[in-house]
Amino acid sequence: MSVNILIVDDESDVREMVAFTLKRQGFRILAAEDSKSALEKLGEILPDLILLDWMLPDISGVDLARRLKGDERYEDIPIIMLTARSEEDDKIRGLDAGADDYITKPFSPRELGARINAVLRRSAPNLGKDIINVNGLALDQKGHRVRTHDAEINLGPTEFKLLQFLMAHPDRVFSRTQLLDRIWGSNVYIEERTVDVHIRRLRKALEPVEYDRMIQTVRGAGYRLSAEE
Amino acid sequence: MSVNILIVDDESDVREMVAFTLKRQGFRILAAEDSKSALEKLGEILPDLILLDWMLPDISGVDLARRLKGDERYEDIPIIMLTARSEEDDKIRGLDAGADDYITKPFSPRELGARINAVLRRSAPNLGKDIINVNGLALDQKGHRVRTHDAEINLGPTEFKLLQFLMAHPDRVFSRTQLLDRIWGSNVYIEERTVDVHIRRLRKALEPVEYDRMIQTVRGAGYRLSAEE
DNA sequence: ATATTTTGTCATAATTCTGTAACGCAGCTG
DNA sequence: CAGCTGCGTTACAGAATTATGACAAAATAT
Repeated sequence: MSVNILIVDDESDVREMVAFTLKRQGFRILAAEDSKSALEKLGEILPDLILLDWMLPDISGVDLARRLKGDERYEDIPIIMLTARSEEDDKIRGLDAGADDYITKPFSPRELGARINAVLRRSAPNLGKDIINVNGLALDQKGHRVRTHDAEINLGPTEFKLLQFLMAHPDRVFSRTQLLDRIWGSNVYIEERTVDVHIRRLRKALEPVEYDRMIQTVRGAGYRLSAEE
Repeated sequence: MSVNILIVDDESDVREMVAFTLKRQGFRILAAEDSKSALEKLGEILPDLILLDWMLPDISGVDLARRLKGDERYEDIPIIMLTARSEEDDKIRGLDAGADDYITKPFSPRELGARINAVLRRSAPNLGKDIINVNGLALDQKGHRVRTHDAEINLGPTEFKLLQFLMAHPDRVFSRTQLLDRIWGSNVYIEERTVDVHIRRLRKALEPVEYDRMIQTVRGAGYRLSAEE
């Protein structure tokens, strides 16, 4: 599965360098030059991770981070702060604002890649696995199969992709828009409520084995697959 | 029966040594001296495994690995990295890039063989065997015969290769494109729907012995041979 | 050279899947 | 409690995808 990363930095040099480096490592890159356009981008596409410059022309990176972490729709997206200075104090404030990690400029491509992978491993532990297992429900990505220990579950293409996505990111809430972007594709125009219907179909398929309770509705925010009961 | 291995290394000594060793162990060897020619080779033939040197003159082995693992066409080919140093850090980066295993130079022929077999066992458990047996259906790769315990099944050449491939990779879904690439050859232009027809012919041939149910359709994804019922 | 198989494509039938709309209930707000 | 918004459900017709049988060309065998 391709990993989307949003880089927010006002210096185009930095943006380009990072984009070049990360593209070569197989990531898909989105870029924004300030907080305002970052928020716009977030409205369209949901990235898997955000690289956020400490200093930005409009809203500071720290404030943006705090704001994102306070928004139910974005709170689960990991953030790595980019900072020019390496003061202890900054680090603390950054992590305080909700950043998951931080890295001081200048940094090497290798270090950046390593940090990103480390953070991703924490936030989407199932992304690369062949078989995702959440609480007894096993999804075989290569075999395109879903089963519990004693029953096989039949899903249509969309329901499979939906469950696959949710299981790859357990315990995270996704809005209908985000699900449409990530599962249907970003340039498709489809009614938001259609997601409800597919959620319904997925739940129905999981009902016989009582796993439908894992698919939870978060009113006003979207849906989530819960790892525990 | 014959397992193809691609060795990518810029030192001809290493290439020759590895080729010699592995040929004697019954593998068929392809060689490339840099990433560019490796990609060219991959355009012609899809090997069953790739041995990749860490350091290459053009694109580094790590980057090539990442690139291959990001390409749907090659992502399933297991990669073993060859590295001169044995630093822990390298190992991590290698596995991070998608390598399935790694081995440090210099290595013994025996160790190389063992690693290759271990990796192949995971990705294609039946590949090397003379007779593949899945759930009572036996396919003799050398004798080009297929039989159940009490009946022999007659297949045309294409159906045989199709069944052979599917039985070598049980419980995995393959898209029509993948099947065309790996059974018909990489640079043949054939209608995708043609695969359906051959699947149909294969099923028909397996019907009398009730083994047609093993060949399953996965809507929107491709076909799969299921090991269990 | 002739008979027999095998192959790739089509056209058509048979299935399965999808996105919407519509209706009703649940939860929150004031 | 009334009103509003969000969500769950169902039904359905149109789309997509797959199954199947027929056929002519190509390849093999006799």
